[in-house]
Amino acid sequence: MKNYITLLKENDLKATIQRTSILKSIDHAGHINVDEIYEEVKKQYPTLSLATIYKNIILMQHNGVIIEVPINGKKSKYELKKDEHMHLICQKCGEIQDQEINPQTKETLIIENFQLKSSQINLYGLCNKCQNS
Amino acid sequence: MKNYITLLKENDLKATIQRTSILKSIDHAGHINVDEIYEEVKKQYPTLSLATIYKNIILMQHNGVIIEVPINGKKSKYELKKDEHMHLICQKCGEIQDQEINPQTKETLIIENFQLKSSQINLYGLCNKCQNS
DNA sequence: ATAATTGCAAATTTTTTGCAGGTTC
DNA sequence: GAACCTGCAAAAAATTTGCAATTAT
Repeated sequence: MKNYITLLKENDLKATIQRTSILKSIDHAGHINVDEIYEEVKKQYPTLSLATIYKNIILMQHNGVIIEVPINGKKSKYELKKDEHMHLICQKCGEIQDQEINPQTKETLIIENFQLKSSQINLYGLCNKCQNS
Repeated sequence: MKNYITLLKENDLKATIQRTSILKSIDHAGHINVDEIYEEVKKQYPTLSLATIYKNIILMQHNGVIIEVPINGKKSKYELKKDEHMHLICQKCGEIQDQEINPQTKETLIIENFQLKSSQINLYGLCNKCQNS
């Protein structure tokens, strides 16, 4: 639990129990949307309100603690901020895997006349399991 | 206008005036969200309803006529389906540019144990104009 | 002629807001 | 103790639904 407190403080946010719980559920799930966070966190803190989640999702995104992962046709999911990576999204089971971005790939994404700040790469397809079933 | 009718029929959709108008506004804007489509199309067909746009956005996506472009922190935009490409999204002015995906980039995105169906690459940063102002 | 589509109004779902009371540093 | 957070309830925004009338093929 110490890590979440530190993480929040490092990013200029007060460490409330609600925030650490939200981070814990995001960390645990890997990628999770607002409703799912609500369901998770309510188990331990039944008084937590959805409004608090919305407010904090926005704040924590703003302060660089978490990152939005938009999913085609569904609600965005959120993940803890970590080293740059891309997502393999299974169109059958919905699983999202993190995958390192090849250094070669990065090089090829350098474009003239565009000052790149961050990249968002989602690959849609079939995960290993779903290919064989 | 002929093109939109053909485009719809080729994809097993009846060519209604509402649909061709929606496609026209998407085509004209390049990338546009639901509200913006509504504002645009209403100028010519004031009786068009938002519900019709929602219904058709889903259908046309499903039938491969248009594609969703999720934008961090904003409502998704839509574009006509065209050759695979990526998006350069300006964090200052909001402009979205299409950009060809380097063949090299594509190669580097081939991952073991994942059957790739489609890729979604968004690069966030500053466009040429906004760098110099 | 048939099946599909539209527009409306209402329902539902999702997200935001204001504020009194409570908490963190 | 000052500034910030939370939960609630209510408001606002976004999306979906059912159905009678209309339209495309």
